[in-house]
Amino acid sequence: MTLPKLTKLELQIMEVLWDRGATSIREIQEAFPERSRPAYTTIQTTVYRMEKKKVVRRVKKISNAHIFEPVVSRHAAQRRLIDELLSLFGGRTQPVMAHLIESGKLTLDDLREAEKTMRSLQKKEK
Amino acid sequence: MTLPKLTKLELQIMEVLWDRGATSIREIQEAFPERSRPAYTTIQTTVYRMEKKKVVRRVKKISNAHIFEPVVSRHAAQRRLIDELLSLFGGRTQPVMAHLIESGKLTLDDLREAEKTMRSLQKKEK
DNA sequence: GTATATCTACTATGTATGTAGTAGATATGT
DNA sequence: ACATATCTACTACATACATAGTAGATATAC
Repeated sequence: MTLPKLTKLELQIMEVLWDRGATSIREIQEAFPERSRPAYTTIQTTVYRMEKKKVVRRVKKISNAHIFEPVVSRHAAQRRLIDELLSLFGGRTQPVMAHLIESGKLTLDDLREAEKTMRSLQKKEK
Repeated sequence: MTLPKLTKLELQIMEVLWDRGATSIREIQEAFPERSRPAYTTIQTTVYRMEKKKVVRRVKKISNAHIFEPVVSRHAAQRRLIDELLSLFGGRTQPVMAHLIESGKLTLDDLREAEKTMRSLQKKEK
């Protein structure tokens, strides 16, 4: 697989890595809100698994701690999420749009913005 | 939880139930494309688990076979998927839209349609 | 250089899921 | 009624994941 599936926790860890670049386990752990902060070794175990999946890698060592960085870009990972969702909807965007609207999160401005994006993209593709 | 999370296989089973209404295990199983059709007992086990989660229920018995029907609507389940996705994007629709466009699945017509839907919805909400 | 803190590497455990087999109950065909 | 087909209920097992503890290595403070 080009891009292995990422779980919720793995995505949260990736967010920290994407935001800060090369990071230690400790820093990742402390980036979690105190209320819902997993144990140090929980993060450690998960990062190790992500390493095996090749979505992160060790880049160096500072003192006795390994420093990790993302191998997969945020863009690629998000794209994967969207493709996953679309496949659940049979590849049809229409129902997705309908639900987005219904959720109240999608505004008219978002639509205008989307239209603009689409037009500029179409030009490039010519 | 109001609506438990549904896995890929569970969603595929729900699709059959949503399309056909009350259905037997056998019928669900045979609705899967031959190429990727799980064993009868695989479907059975999964439906039993869905029963425990209360997303399906037994409605009657035909001959010696139980007949199941969905408890959760397609609409509610799809809405759940969207909410789940949005939460992964921090509730922001903009990046979702960007990826939809990039995927090439979202057309200008979809956007126009979305706009229309949104307008009629806004009127109703007044 | 010894105590203390931190980190790594490994192990363990519980739950969810996909997978499917088996024994016994139930129906059907003739 | 008897053979055959089908279904149920139960059991089993591997994998993935979230969770975290422990022993021993490595650094830091003084």
